[in-house]
Amino acid sequence: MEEQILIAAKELFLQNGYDGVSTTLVAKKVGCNQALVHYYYRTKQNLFKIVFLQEIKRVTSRLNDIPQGDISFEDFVSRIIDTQIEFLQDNINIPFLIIGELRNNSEAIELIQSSYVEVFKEIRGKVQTFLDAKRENGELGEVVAEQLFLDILSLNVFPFMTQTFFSKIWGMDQEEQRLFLAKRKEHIKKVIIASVKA
Amino acid sequence: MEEQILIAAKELFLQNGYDGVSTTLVAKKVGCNQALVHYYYRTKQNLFKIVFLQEIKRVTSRLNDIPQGDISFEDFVSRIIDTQIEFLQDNINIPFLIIGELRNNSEAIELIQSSYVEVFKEIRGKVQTFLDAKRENGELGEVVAEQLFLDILSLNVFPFMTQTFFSKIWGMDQEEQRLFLAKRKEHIKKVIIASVKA
DNA sequence: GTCTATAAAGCGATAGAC
DNA sequence: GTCTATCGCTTTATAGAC
Repeated sequence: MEEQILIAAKELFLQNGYDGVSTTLVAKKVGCNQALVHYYYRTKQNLFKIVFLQEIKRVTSRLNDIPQGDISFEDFVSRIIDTQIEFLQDNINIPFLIIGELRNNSEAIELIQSSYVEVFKEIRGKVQTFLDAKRENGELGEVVAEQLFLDILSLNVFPFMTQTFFSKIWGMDQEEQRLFLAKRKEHIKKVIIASVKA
Repeated sequence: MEEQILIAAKELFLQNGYDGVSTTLVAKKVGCNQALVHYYYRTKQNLFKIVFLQEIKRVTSRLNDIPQGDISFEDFVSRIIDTQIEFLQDNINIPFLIIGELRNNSEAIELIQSSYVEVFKEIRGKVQTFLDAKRENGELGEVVAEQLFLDILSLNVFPFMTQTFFSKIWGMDQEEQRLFLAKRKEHIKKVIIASVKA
């Protein structure tokens, strides 16, 4: 039960955000009574916190999957984008969950910071190391790691979050949408690679 | 009063989303009683709908501000980005409002579609016309209007929504953050312009 | 047009039976 | 460990006084 509650809560919070979920709803989804949710997780806030941190962990560990060693910049970028897109396809609701909390839940930011600053520093460090090496042997000019990281993340995440909207607005059917996103992945790689050569 | 209620509601919905605001809270902010909110706007849903559509209108009319005529691609991109960034600086909460509803409020999408499809078609049309002209006189190769539009929007909006987070994670103070965003604007222009030359 | 009062429902959380 | 029952509070919405 304890775990089933967590699973149900995860699904509901991902779909509807903190304010959009009640402990009653969680209980209903599990098929138990509402008191049990509080028995295992004490408060709604606490339950959310657990779900939130677990999801953040999944995100950071994936983001931290930065290729290393002596590969071309093209491969470097390509692999990062592939990894992120694959993750997004399976977890489209995670960005909504995180960004939804970034709006007005400053505690959430503190929470991520206290638990995952090191991972983010590690990520930046890996990117920086790679760029430095490429710069030293003259393959690359000056590239700011943070800007590159944000470019990739923006181009990957934002279109995923808005895909339902734009495909509707632009009148794409399911198949056209699939094709557009497939093309988009290659497009993003092209954009990023071109940007560092300028 | 009628208008004061709308103003308060706007502020609150922008800050906290639909689920995070009660009509009681709106009344409290205005300084009237809760019944008055319902007297003027009948239901919370209806009040939200009005706020939402007004904000969407502001967004679309700004997005539709696409430079036309015989200017360089560099100027074209530069002006669009300047316009969007300026808007974002004054309205950082709007993307949260919209994207928050894209998550699970399919009615919101229908609403935008039914009222603003034409504007979005117009936007795409303007971009397309510009690209076609540039292509005909050989200044530009093949550029897909939707991809370009999404690139610009992604690179502009996503970093704004996550700026609090990343500046905290990367340990930037207020001044460093300001500088980073200023540099970022020029960076985005560079990225977009480089991408079409590749 | 603005108020008080209140209905009906839902919420988070706890106590206590089994 | 799981349940019922219940407290105290908030929510949306309406009725009716002024």
